Amino acid sequence: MDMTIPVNLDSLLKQVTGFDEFRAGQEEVIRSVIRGRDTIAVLPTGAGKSLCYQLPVHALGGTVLIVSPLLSLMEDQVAQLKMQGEKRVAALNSFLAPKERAEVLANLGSYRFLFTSPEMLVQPHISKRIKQLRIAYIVADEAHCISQWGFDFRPDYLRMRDWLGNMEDRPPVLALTATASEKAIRDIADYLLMEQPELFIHTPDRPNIAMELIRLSGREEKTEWLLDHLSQWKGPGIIYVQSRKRAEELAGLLRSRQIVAAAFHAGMEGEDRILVQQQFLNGELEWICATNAFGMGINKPDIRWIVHDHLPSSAAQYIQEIGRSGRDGRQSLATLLYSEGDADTAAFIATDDLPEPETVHFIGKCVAEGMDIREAGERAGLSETALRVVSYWMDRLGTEQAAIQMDRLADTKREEIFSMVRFAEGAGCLRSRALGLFGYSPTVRPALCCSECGLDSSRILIGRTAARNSSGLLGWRERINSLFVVSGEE
DNA sequence: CGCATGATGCCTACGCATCATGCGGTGCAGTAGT
Repeated sequence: MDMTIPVNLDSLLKQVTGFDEFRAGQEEVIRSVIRGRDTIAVLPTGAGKSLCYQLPVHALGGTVLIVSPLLSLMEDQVAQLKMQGEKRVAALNSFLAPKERAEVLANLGSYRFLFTSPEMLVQPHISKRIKQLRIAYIVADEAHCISQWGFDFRPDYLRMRDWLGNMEDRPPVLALTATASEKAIRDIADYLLMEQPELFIHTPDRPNIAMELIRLSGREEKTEWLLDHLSQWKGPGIIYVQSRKRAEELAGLLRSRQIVAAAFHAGMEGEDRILVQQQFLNGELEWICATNAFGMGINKPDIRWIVHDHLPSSAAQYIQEIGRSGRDGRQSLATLLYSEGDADTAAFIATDDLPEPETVHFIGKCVAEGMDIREAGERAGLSETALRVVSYWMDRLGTEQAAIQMDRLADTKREEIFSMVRFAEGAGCLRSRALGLFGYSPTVRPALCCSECGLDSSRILIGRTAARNSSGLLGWRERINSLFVVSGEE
């Protein structure tokens, strides 16, 4: 296509996808990318984010490099593109057998879409090969991961900054996410080395999600509340919990009440995770009891209810999780079960794996004496993750500053949790205060707003009795499903 | 840190109090060993 002629996006859209019209928010993002601008697009999941990175390359030529946080997400997107008839697509990651990987590397230049992880990307031998490509633009998919994971969990997200900085002719970068917190936007622009990015940010307000805060005394009362309310009212929904064990416990209790539920957490086998996710998407599973491992890339339009059994570790996390309900625009509910002391557990888990400043000094000393950093990390009793994080900050800032940085990161985490405590313990409209944590205000005041505004959630929820037959028992289909879910086999 | 669970002490049977121990999220990559 001749680049001097303004691109006719409508005909391009028709030609590539067969669609006649863009969905709201897509076209402006696509135009910005084609103009060569660094672009940050905050669009709700389900708004068609993938088209935003898929279309411009057809006008520009070359390869799109898509950096994605999860292997499962890459696989999904590769499959989706292939289904659309795109042959020039590949994912470069550890999921590949050595043979397949060699093949992808040998044919790098032939792909129109190349997916990879930040960890793979920054490896020198891979990086060298990728930088030889004619890259039309780089996409950071689920870009809030930079902010959410980069600092203390997956530092290779932050290494992308230097990776981009070392490029001779850096292509434009497109960041896609559904999280609009100021910190996330700032981190994205900073670590993706963006120059005066075009921002397309949609409000995180979701008027069709009513909000509810229930104050309870502790774990036991929460369990009672859940069993009581979930036997009365229907999902489908997600219960977010603090630990893997709690996820299993609640799923078991619900199943014992003939409610079709399953756990989901990172301790499960990959196959089981896929099965549970698939059953939930297919409507064969009413409740998922999950740690924060569940959600990214899940696009189920009819999730009606999100319950938090624990205190989310940040406002961004909370908004993201409740935002998974009601994508179809229909009335949904988000319930936060809060008890005093939740914050202590949350703070412990969030900061537990971060090394103490003294540990950083110890490692610095060992390394200065010629010890291998892995050995030093082991002696200090650090987890692999913690060592990776420390080593990133030591490389970047030196031992002294890295030690200070550990304290700073822990403080940031505690502050984020404390903002959630203020949210849970404060008074006044929940919607206004939740959005306020992001610097937004409600767009409208919905009739069914929140428990502080007099919400009666029984006006939203659908009674379970409707799903029962005349004898008051569950239908045969639900009973059979509940048996299969327990065994986890198909 | 805070909670749940298990072990111990009591003193001779039972159940309660006290103490000790364990446990607690998110994923990539690459390697070892089945």
